[in-house]
Amino acid sequence: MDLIVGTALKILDEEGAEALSLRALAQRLKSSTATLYRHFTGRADLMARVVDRIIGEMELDRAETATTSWRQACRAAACNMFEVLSRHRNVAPLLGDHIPTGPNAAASREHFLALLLANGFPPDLAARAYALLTRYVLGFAMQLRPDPAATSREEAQFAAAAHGLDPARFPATAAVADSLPVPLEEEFALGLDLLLAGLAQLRDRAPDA
Amino acid sequence: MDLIVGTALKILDEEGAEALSLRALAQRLKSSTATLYRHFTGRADLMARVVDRIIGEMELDRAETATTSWRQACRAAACNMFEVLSRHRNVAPLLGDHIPTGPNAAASREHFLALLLANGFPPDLAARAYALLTRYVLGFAMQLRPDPAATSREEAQFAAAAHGLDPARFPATAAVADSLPVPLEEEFALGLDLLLAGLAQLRDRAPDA
DNA sequence: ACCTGAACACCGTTCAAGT
DNA sequence: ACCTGAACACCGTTCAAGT
Repeated sequence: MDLIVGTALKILDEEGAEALSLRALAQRLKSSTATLYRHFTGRADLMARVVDRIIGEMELDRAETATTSWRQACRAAACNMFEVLSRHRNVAPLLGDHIPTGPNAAASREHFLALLLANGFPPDLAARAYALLTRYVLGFAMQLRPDPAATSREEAQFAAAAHGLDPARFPATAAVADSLPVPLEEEFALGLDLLLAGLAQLRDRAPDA
Repeated sequence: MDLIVGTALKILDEEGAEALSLRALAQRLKSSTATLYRHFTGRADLMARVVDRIIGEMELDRAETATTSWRQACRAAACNMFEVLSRHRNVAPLLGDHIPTGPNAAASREHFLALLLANGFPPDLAARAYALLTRYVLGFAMQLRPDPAATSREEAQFAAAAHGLDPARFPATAAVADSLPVPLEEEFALGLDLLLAGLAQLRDRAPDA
């Protein structure tokens, strides 16, 4: 039932990953845990459906795909993936549990691969570029902390600790303390641009055209 | 106690993340759960110490650091990080829970930053390069499945599913089905090389020298 | 002073019993 | 046929009671 998946996602977003127990879910639905098992084989099955639901939130058909370069389209798609995962940061870690196999995952993959193939990537390089970019996005998204407020607090603590280090024992860290810690969202964009530039060169060197 | 952390790591490696309960740990140590709380404030504290333990396994002082280019040294360091996390793949996800603050984490960071600073990276770019590379490695390592055997099975199923897709509905996926799924370990190396090439260019364009 | 059995408030999952 | 309370075998954490 879509209502169950939606309610599970709401609990995940509003109260965090540890708040989503089958008991809490049943309670919100005014049902019982045993009844939930009539719709899903177990917790893992439910989680896989939540994952496909948020993959469905990713926008594939931005106008840019047709009107801009493949690089800008890839960049936009990757950033959009990252944004959706940021909105559901408690769900992102679940993406790593299994290769997504739901209908939305299949549609997303098809769209991305079609974009690459239409822009001169040979099949093998298209598959590798797709895998690299999606794994890059997911890897960064998984490192987003659940709670933005707690993140700021931890970053502030870390920055203070970096400045308080003994410069004799940690000269290099002390020298760059003003730049630590580097915000994850910024870093994501930098690495993405470097990867896209590298993939562009690989494509230009490839046999096809 | 180091013995407790070592035993926890052994359970993690041998039996998986879900097998590590404080009860199981106490049993292996022939103690009780309540006694464990005399050494750690709680589960989170224990996990943070396990994390710093495996950071300590990473080799920082390979001979290459002195004799080869910074790019090869960075590449070796990143690959070594990835290898250590692969050996302890049930621990890798824990690295994302908090910014590592243990002594081994501090030593590793210092070493990496010193390498970059010694090779002409301005402080701000050194911090960003360090953050990017460590996040890249951890992001990929977090996507390693716990059980290699289960991974192979899932990959085989996925490959079969990709070949069985309707080519009319999924033409692009069908066209690259022979190349799916791309092994994560291979993909890691490709992306790493692209990032290092990009960072080299950024450094050469930077004001310092 | 140090340790621990037992309790507390949870979990995912199952099933006999009710409607 | 469909649903569910209650049970089962677990968790992390705490604390009174023992040595």
